[in-house]
Amino acid sequence: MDIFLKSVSALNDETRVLILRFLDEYGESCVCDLQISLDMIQSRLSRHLKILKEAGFIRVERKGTWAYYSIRSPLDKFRSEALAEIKYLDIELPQLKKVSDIGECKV
Amino acid sequence: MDIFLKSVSALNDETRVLILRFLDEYGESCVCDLQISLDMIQSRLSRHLKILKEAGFIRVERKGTWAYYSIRSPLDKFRSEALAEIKYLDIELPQLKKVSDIGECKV
DNA sequence: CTAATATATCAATATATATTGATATATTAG
DNA sequence: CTAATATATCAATATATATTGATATATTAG
Repeated sequence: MDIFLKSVSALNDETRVLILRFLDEYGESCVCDLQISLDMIQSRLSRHLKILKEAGFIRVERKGTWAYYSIRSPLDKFRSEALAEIKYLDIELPQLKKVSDIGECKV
Repeated sequence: MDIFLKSVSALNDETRVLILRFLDEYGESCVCDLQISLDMIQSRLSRHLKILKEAGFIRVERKGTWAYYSIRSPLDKFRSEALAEIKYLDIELPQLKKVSDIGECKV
């Protein structure tokens, strides 16, 4: 599959759109914070993060046990336009809950 | 479904990407020409055209029995960026075959 | 009006994708 | 090293979408 169709198919899911919006709003987040904030079970979240990463929307940086995801920068025109569209959407954006702050996750 | 997800899901199909590329390259075309040129059975083509229309990518103008489809203009930034990406794709674009010219179709 | 042609829609089926729960892997603390 | 935690992957199943062939609708020619 070419990268364009890969990007499009990555965008074609409400869950992934929500993840992008969340990362765009709150910036770099570790998986366990995303899990809590977005109320997703770990395997589901992990799968969507992988799809978004492979489509070039996000990047991951490992710090010890934790994986921190964030919007890749810079984005090409198509992807940044997509992100701009997502900002306009009337999405119910959950609050950021930081369990990583207190140094534990236990999910 | 909101219009953004609708646009994205419309783009998320190789057949529809091909149709967009074709219309972008050759301009307004009637359904029977698309059928011949793209080698698609009528119901399949019709369904994809409808999806692209409802997603805001193309418009249709009826002239007698025939329906002429073309890229909608102007397109917003996201859609025109998508179209630009599609131009870069290494798609095998079929030749334009005009059966409508000789005033018949018989498909 | 009827016949012919162009296009749209429907219903059944095939195919692709998402979700879940279970398991595997990686890192850190001790 | 082992135990605990974080994250990734797998396999089964559920859900969404695409394709096909059949049928419905619309327009034109006569």
